[in-house]
Formats: sequence, structure tokens, C-alpha cells
Amino acid sequence: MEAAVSEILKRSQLSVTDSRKRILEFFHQSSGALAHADIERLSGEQFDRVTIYRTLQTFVEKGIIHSIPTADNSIRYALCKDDCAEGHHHDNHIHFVCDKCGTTFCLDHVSIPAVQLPMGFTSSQTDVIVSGVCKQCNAA
Amino acid sequence: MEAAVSEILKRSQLSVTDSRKRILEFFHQSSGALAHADIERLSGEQFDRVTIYRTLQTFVEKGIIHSIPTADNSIRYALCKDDCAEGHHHDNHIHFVCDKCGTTFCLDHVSIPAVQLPMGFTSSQTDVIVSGVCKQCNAA
DNA sequence: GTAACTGCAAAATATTTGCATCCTT
DNA sequence: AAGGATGCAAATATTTTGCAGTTAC
Repeated sequence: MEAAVSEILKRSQLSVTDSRKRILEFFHQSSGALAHADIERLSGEQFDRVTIYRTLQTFVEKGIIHSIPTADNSIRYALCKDDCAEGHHHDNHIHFVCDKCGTTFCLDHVSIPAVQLPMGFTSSQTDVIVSGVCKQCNAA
Repeated sequence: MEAAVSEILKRSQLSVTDSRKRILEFFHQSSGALAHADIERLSGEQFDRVTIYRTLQTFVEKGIIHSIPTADNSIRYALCKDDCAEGHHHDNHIHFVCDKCGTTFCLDHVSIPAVQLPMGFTSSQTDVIVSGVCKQCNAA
């Protein structure tokens, strides 16, 4: 893990720093997507808020993570797949937001349905956000 | 128009006030979704910011409008269809965000593809956000 | 007349920017 | 050593809350 995240940072030509490693590890360890607040909590207020802002922004620019649309004004981020190059996201899997526990899951194994756009429209990315109740909360 | 928006407000048991009428008209006149900032601009700073916040919140609660997930931290709202009751949204059409002009369209005539969820997951709503270039910007 | 709505002020939160210091390379 | 990254402080921006005055019904 330790080595893996360093590799990713190097590949993106970023200096390997403590905060970047930690934050990247959070994403690898998390089953779902993370918001700024989640990272603050996970890090135990170890990092400055500003550092988190800047780190997330850098990761997005480098194509390491991407932002997920949400309806509640809290941007969430998730790891990009390998085929996300800098500035080019092919993030065509589905996101599931649990109304009960608030967790955002990335459903990698669910294929995205094709969408038929009206004449004249061209698409570069499709996001699908399904809200509902997740497995854990349904069992409880 | 004037009469129509008043009707909608009455139906939702809301007092018919100036700001509510104006804001509701904006939604009816707009082809796309509106963010808080759009409404401020459209109203020419006529209303207090707070009034806009509260009006939008009230409209969402009453099922008149709904919020659309966006990746850029700016909540956008759009009119609900008739079958949106209070607290119950069946907003299963597709939203298209133009990367060029930033407009959000509601593509009513595009059907939403069914999504096959993993075992244990239940869904209450599906949002599809397609990003790309809209008809107008493609033509330009 | 009463309940509900608005506007103002202010508090609470969230985000951005500048700069000095520290760390990575 | 040099460039980049971080942390602190402060400037902005955003959202929420309380309350007094006004308006709709």
C-alpha cells in the first residue's frame, strides 16, 4: 500500500509527501467515495483544511480522482480507473448513494446503459447516480 | 403564466407572494435548470439572498422543484413533473450539462435505462447526468 | 386579526489567496 | 540548492438563524 500510493504519485509527477500519501490511502481503503469532510475526519484533523483542498484539487487535475455529482452540495471524490488520463475521464460506472447511511458506493460491475441523445447533442461523459438503500442498511 | 404559477402555489398550500411568483416564473421560462446564483441574476438583485434560499427550499419540500446532482458544488434546481408529490420524487428523466455554455437541460423525451443493481440494494431514484456539448454550442 | 412570509443583521460555515517556512528531489 | 508543498492568517463567499416588520388570506 505504502509503496503503491507512492508509485501513483510519482507517475503523476507529484512530490511524494505525507499528506498526499495519507489521503490517497484513504481512497484506496474506502469502499465508497469521500467528501472533503470525510477526509478531515479520517485524518483526525492532522492536516490543514487548506492542504486537503489543494490536495484534492491536484488529484483531480492529475486524473487520480474525480468528482461525483451529488444533489446535496457536498462534492464527493472517488478514484479514477486506470484509463483516466490527465484531463480525460472515462468514468462510466455507476454511483450509488445510500439514503440511510449516506455512503456512496462505486458499482464497478454494473454496466452503464447507453443513452440516446437528441440530434445535435454530443456526450463526453455519463454519470449515473442511483439513490436508495444499500445492502448493509437493508439487512439491518 | 401569471395565473398558472399562482395556481401551482395555491395547490401546494403556499401563500402567493411576489417573490414566489417571480421565481417560479423563472423556472417556467427557462429551458434548463437554475442555480441559486442564476435566480439572483435573473431577479436583478431584487430579492434578498435569504428569501431565495428559503423559497427554493420551500419549493423542494413541496415537490415543485427538485435538485439536480452536479459535480461542481453548485446545486441546480428544475421543475418537477406532475407526478412528484410532496416528499416523493419520480424524476426519472435525464439531465444534460453542456461543458461549453454550462446550461443544464432536462431531456424529457429520453427514457432512462434500467439499472441492474447488485443483490441487497434497492433504489428509490435514478439520476443520469450526461455531460457534453449541446446543440447550440455544436452549431456555433 | 392571525399566520405566514420577507428583509435585515449577524452568526456560522465553507472556500480561496498570500506568504513565510519546510520538505522533496 | 531550487522548486514545490504545507501551514497559518486573513480575505471572500456561502449558508443558516433570529427577529421585527410586512403581507396574504
